[in-house]
Amino acid sequence: MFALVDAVAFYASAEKVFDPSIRSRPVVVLTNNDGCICAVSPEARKLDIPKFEPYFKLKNYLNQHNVVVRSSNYELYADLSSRMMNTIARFCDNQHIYSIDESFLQFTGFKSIVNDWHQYGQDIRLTVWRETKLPVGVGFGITPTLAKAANHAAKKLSGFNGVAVIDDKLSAKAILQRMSVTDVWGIGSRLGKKLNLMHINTAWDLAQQCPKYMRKQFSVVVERTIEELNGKTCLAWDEIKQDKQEIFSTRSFGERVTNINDLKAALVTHSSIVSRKLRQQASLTKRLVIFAHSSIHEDSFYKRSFLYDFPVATSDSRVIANAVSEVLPQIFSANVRFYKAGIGAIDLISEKYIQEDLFSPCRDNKPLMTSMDKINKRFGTGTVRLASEQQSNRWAMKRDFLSARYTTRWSDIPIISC
DNA sequence: TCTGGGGTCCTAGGACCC
DNA sequence: TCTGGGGTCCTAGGACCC
Repeated sequence: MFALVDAVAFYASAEKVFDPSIRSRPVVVLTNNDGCICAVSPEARKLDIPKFEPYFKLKNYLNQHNVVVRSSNYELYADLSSRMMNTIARFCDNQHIYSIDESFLQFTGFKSIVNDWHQYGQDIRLTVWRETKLPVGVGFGITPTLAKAANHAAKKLSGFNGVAVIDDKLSAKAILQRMSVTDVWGIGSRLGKKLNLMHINTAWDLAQQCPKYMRKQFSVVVERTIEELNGKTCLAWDEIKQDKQEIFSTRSFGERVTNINDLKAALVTHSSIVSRKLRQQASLTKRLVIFAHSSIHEDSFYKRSFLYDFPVATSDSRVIANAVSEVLPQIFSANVRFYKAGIGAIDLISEKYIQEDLFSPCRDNKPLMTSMDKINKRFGTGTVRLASEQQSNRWAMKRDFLSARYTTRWSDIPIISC
């Protein structure tokens, strides 16, 4: 049995934790640079506020309806997320944190202990609420995709009260028939349109299709989804937990960048983020993509992207930063208002299988990088960093509606007065 | 008279998720 | 005044090789 536990409109709910005055009000949270709306509280959803629309287009509407608007407060969300995940972890010995607000649980050997999954789900919900003041939904299913579907039902369909269970064909049918095909994990709006043309409208319709045929028509992803909806596990646990095949760090700038040093500072910062993520999953990269571009909404769209191959695969921040510096002059162009830049590590291998180069000297930098990671983990990201990552506020993101870092800054700790 | 394979790598773009 | 997120994986199609 699998379970998926995730928060209701996580960012919006996180904003409410330390600000009870907005708990019953509609709240939306914006992406980086206050660009788009990325989280919509249930009260705001009732006002038909769509996700991922540009903020400036809805500004008036939000004002009219007295909606609370917040910038993304990642420091707060990351901390609340780890508290929430710790609480959830007590309910299962096998947890996989899938995203900032979602975790999969796999239950093996629980049958003798848990005889009522509905009750167990309610226990999880109540405990998480009591300890973190975050509302979560819990879906149980015999495959990860069915757990996802149950989770959708728990939160969006009437009559479930936050917990849904799919443990046989009957319960699967009851829920899948009430779900649109695009509510299925892995089926988005584009595929949805094509499927509708084939008269596949509900999740249950999709489950009735021949997996092999659908693979030919669409892709292996659709095939696996159909198998999963029928109770056949394709996304094995170790596959869900699998290492990433590529790792990116990209960001659009708070203000357009026109200076080569600002662009460099940004790209080197991205290289540090990517290197750290590589080390976290014990991977090395053989190849890097480095890119920067102007706004796609501008008439003369400028984009440069370069591949960089390393003779020996690496996860060393300095080696990756050097690659960035080397390519930078080819990417930069005067008179371009850069809007976004980033790097990606592609072609990853495990640290275990490093292939060394016969002709280049091998330096073991691991101890240095390990110490750096440890220091930054203990004293905060950026405590030790590369000199070329100089703090340049010019490209930092815009966050006009930022709430306090209630749990990660001494100065922001909430004060309760009687 | 007319015809013509199979593999690998690269890139851009599509599609999905939150 | 002007404004439009970030991350990952998959696939089609082109270029090239023998």
